[in-house]
Amino acid sequence: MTLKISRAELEIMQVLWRQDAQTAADVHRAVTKQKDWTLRTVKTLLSRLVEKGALNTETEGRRFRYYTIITETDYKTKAAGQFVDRIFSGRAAPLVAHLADSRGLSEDDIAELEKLLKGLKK
Amino acid sequence: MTLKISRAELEIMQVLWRQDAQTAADVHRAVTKQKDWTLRTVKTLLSRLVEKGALNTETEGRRFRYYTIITETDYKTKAAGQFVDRIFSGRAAPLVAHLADSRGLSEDDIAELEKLLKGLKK
DNA sequence: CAAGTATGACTACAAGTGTAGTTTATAAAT
DNA sequence: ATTTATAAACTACACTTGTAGTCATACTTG
Repeated sequence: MTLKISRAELEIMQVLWRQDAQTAADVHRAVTKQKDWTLRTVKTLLSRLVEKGALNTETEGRRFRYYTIITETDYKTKAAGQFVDRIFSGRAAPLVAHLADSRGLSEDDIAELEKLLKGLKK
Repeated sequence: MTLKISRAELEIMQVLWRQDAQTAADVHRAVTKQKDWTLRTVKTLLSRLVEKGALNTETEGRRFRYYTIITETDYKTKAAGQFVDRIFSGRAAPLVAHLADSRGLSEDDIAELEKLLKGLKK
């Protein structure tokens, strides 16, 4: 089941991962900080995500609250895997090397990566 | 200029990055190792890449040789940047962490990342 | 209660994508 | 020279995506 979430849809998911169980109007309010979408557009995206099985609805009066079905972690893990497979032959290091080269790594990133690597070497 | 290369098109680009200046038939031969596409499909993708400015043609008799315009490095750099921005708020470490968690990192990856980090800390 | 407003359902529509088929011109082969 | 194979050009077509609009209906407020 490779449920594909489009770029626009992902913006919506990110809002709901930050705070689950919002109404369409809530999501719209949150997302307009990033994207200049009408409520209509947001509703369309929400519906598509429900169709795709990424979201669930619960009726509250005559409106919906939207609940995430796929988790952020699951999504990110899958997306990261597919991306490195597609572009970097499944290798993490060249990906990081490109990032480091083109834009550098933050102090935080470096520290975090070091800790991570330390943890991996038994 | 954000020239978007689709998944299918990327397969074609990868063939030409490995070996530039091939004919449509060459590319088809190479790509069928991965994808079960007809020559027609490959030609369509090649034409679209030319339209998009990712490839150039040079006439050789009555056929074309295709040349890459955008380089593999440029493409990968941009793709990596966009991906981490879109999914990981621009941070490399969480991306690597997800990969490490879900599928582990190869010995090579670990070694390479360590070297890379060492190089980054002045 | 009538009028305005907010909601979900349904519809729209162009651009991009995956995956070819058809046509036309030409080179090769008999 | 006529047939045949091949290359590029043009056409096709359903599905996805971005970005809404319209409709029917129920809710709210004067």
